[in-house]
Amino acid sequence: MDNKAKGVRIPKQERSIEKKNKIISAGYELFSEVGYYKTNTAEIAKRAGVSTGIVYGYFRDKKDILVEVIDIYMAKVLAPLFDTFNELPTPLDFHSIIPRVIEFAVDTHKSNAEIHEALHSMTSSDKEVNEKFLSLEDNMAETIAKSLEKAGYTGNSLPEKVHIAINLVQSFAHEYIYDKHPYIDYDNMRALLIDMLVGLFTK
Amino acid sequence: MDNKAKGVRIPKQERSIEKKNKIISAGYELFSEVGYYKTNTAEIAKRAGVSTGIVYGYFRDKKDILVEVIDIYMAKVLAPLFDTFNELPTPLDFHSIIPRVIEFAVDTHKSNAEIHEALHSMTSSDKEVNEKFLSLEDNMAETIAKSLEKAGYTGNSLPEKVHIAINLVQSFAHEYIYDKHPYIDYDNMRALLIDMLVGLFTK
Amino acid sequence: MDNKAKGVRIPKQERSIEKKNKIISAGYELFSEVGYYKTNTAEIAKRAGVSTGIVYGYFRDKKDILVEVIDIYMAKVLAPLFDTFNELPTPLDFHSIIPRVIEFAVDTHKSNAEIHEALHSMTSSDKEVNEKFLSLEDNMAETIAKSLEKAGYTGNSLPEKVHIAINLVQSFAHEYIYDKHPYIDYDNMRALLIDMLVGLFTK
Amino acid sequence: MDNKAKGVRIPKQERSIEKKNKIISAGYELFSEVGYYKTNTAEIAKRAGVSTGIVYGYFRDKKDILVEVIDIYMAKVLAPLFDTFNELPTPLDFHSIIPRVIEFAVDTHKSNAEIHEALHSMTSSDKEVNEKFLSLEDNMAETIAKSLEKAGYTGNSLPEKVHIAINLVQSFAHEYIYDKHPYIDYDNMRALLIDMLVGLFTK
DNA sequence: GATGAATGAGTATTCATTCAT
DNA sequence: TATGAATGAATACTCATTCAT
Repeated sequence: MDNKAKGVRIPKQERSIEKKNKIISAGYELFSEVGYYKTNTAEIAKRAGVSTGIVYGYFRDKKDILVEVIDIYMAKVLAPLFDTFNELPTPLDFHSIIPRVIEFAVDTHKSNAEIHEALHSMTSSDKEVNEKFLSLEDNMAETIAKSLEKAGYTGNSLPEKVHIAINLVQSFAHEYIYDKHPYIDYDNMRALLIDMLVGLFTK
Repeated sequence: MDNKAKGVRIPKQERSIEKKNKIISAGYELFSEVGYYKTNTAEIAKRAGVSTGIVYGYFRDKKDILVEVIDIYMAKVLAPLFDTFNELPTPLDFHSIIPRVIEFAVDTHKSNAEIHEALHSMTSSDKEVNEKFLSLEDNMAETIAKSLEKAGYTGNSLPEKVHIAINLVQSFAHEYIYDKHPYIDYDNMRALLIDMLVGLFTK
Repeated sequence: MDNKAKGVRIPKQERSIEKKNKIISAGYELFSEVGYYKTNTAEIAKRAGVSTGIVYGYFRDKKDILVEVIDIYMAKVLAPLFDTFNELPTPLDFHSIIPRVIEFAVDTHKSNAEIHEALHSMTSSDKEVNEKFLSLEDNMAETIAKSLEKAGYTGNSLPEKVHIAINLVQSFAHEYIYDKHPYIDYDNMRALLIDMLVGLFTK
Repeated sequence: MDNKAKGVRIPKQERSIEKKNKIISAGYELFSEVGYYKTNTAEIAKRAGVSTGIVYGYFRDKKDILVEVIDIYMAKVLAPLFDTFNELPTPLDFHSIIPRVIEFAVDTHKSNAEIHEALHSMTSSDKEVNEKFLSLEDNMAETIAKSLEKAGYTGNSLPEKVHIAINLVQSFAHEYIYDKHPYIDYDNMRALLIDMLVGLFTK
């Protein structure tokens, strides 16, 4: 956190923290709704109910708001993931775990789809954003791998398997939420998915 | 093609078509390199070797260039896909098909990663772009499904399987190309992937 | 002239040159009237009768306008100086030359006092401006020294004498124009000045 | 002192006076270093070790700080001048006085060049500053003239001579300090200057 | 068709000044 | 008195789009 070095106010009092959070929320909403480039700082300030000037009291620049929005997003995604994987029942029963995880992924995706898309789209044009997303992936993968091990998983190639699983589940959640392919039977697809994942981890 | 209705010239003469293509190419390059929002039309014109004004002779607006760039991109991706799946050897041998397809996907991704990212990132903020990408997916899925059927595939849930397969292969290609997770052994991952896909289609 | 390198339009056509000159004139006037910092680019554009955008077609930034205004100013000051010193009558008669030069300096100062002050005031905060002013001084001193030598002046310490003379004459012109010290008899002051300068060059 | 009328506190207590002086000092330093326009009030407050708000407890506005900085500057310049001219030895010996005065002027300039430039540059854009500078000149001229008279100087045109002398000496000090003209021999220049001034006052 | 000069609305950011505490 | 968070008008600069030639 090198904001200090760049003269950005670090709010100590509650009032200030509240205000900073309002700005982040406003950014969160607007980036979700119309994207980063189509959101302007005046709009953020207005929706946050603050003046344009004070935005620069809390953030170095517009991108700095984005970065903090991503942090919030990451926390929102990771927290329930930690919860879900915190205490896996032993012995590991993938037949019961995997459907639950898929359900969880769909829920998470449902409530974060817009901001996810908006933020993820910055990945290609901004290094810092890209790195944050990478670390999110790493974080998720590591969390999952560790809890599986803790719960007694002994198979090999765990990191690779976890990555594949994450990709599969996320792709499914995405397709499921948007439901854009009328010829797809998503229940059927979910069943196939479960089979594959169970196979991946138990074979 | 509703360009006509909106007063955009439809170039008939070769010289004109050439010029239009130059603009699309310039857009293609620049969108790949720095993204849509950071590319300005003057730059596109300059790189295309035309005047800024004439750009609006061929395109309704900046986004219209993007749309045509996507068309080119889609053609570039679909053409080799058609080739690959055109004449599958019968009887179907997924053990030989799948590795080839993965190789093909990685190659395609390698040469199109940048533009893919740039274009895909527009998906969240633009309806038209989003639809194009959806139709690309549909197109790919349909092509693959049809050739499998033509080659005698009789399993059920084909559309779902194909979608899952596409997602998996693309995710792999993406991770493989960018190689951002040092703890991943990609050869290992590919082996797992092949197993899963073979299982998916033969089980 | 590295404008080219930085993408600033170099107007070739008369219409364009005219427009560029209008912008410079507007800058000249406004800088004279209210100073550089209190002049904004929109005002310059408005007074020049052009759009704000096109200003940046001809100038890299606001300071670039200032630089070109200084060039104009320098030309305005130097041209009549060259005329005055071009063909000094021989033998040198400082008794006739010096009063003429003082008269000339007062006239020049009269028509350029405002812009001179405005530009000179930038000297302390901007390196480029400072250098331009230095080169103006050098240019004036050299011009005068050379014409004196050409006209047969043989005294020593010519550069030093010329510098002293320039300072004295400019100080006088400045005080004379502004006439801020009521207890000063400027005619008397001029007479003293002439004596000193004649003494300086003939003693 | 019309500050009272405009609601600016007149600090009575020592603590307050100290604080006000700190602000002036900070302004002095910053105006010297980067100029008036490039200094912002937050910076002044920070360097003075006070809050931004209290600055407006002691000063009407930013310009008011400038005005008080000028007062300090004037005092700094005038005090040693008074000392120097306070008790001129009689009979007046310009051959000894003038070199001393030049030395004094150079020293003064050396330690005040930056702030002098910064403040003087405001002269053209601000009436109040301009008047302060004028009164400084008047004050200097009057001080010098009076002490010369007190020391028995009986020549005529004293105000004019003093003004010319001040201009000459200041111009020299300035050129000497900045040493920007490589072709100038400043010792030589000083010798010429001394001759001129001795001539001016003794002829 | 083609040029590139011109437009002007739009944007991020700064900063003198105010005000609640 | 004092704080420093808050204000919001002001400003330099950009860029998609238009238009005279």
